[in-house]
Amino acid sequence: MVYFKNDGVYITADGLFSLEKTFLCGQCFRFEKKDSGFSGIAFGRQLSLFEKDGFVILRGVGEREYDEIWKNYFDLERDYSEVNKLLCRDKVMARAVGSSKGLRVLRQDKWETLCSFIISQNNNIPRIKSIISTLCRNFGNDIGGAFSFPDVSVIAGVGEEELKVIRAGFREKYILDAARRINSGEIDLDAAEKMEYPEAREYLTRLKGVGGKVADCALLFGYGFLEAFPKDVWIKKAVEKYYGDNFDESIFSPYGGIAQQYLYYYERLIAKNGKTG
DNA sequence: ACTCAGGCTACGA
DNA sequence: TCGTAGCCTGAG
Repeated sequence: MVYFKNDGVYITADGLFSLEKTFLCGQCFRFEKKDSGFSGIAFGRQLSLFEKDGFVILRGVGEREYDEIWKNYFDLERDYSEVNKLLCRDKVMARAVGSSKGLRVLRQDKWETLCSFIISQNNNIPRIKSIISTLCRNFGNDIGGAFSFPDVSVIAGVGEEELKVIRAGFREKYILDAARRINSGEIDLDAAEKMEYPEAREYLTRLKGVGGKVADCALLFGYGFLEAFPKDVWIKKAVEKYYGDNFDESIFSPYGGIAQQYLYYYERLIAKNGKTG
């Protein structure tokens, strides 16, 4: 349930909305943990949120902003208890769900997601965050103490030398190529939304620096294609470990992408805590 | 100094 | 078509 109060939006979590799990599973790069919760920027807005008494509270957010942005961003109309029920039919996944329950796959801005995951290739999370932060500071709009993610049209107009300030190395030419071709209309990010998943994947990989993995991340975290199953090194190792060589993610259909996130979060947790699977 | 990090392109066989 | 070197950079 959702309640609109003077000081913000109150969402009943029911164990199916954890800020920690949602923001720290590698799907987004612009939210930071604060003393009381999390704070970050999406769709040109700053958001502070925290958990209290079984609610997730979006501080200072009104009904209109919730409906226009955050409801969709957190995919709050999706019933995760149904998703989890289906995924738990698989024994390995049942364990992963046990650790990852409350993680929600976000629906972020398409361009921001694509650009962020171009930056992510052969890179680690702290550095990805640092590059994106510099990108926003230099080319985004000042929205009152914070910076929005720069618009495609802005990046399309940036020169190669000028972009070096973000220190993304060989990825910079990919970013520029993508921005220019998207800005010109040659590649239409919104059009991909109406395609079937395999077609959309092929479409995005026409961009330089966008292979299957980056396309899957963009489609999962920016489009809501929940069948996209990005295979990074962690997932490859985990899949090998639990399922062996002949794994087919279609066993999780139509929620392969959510399963991927659960598995990823679960493996990282094990790595952090030094437990064995 | 050297490896590694949540891939991709370009090139060779 | 398949395999892999090289790529920018910064942290450990």
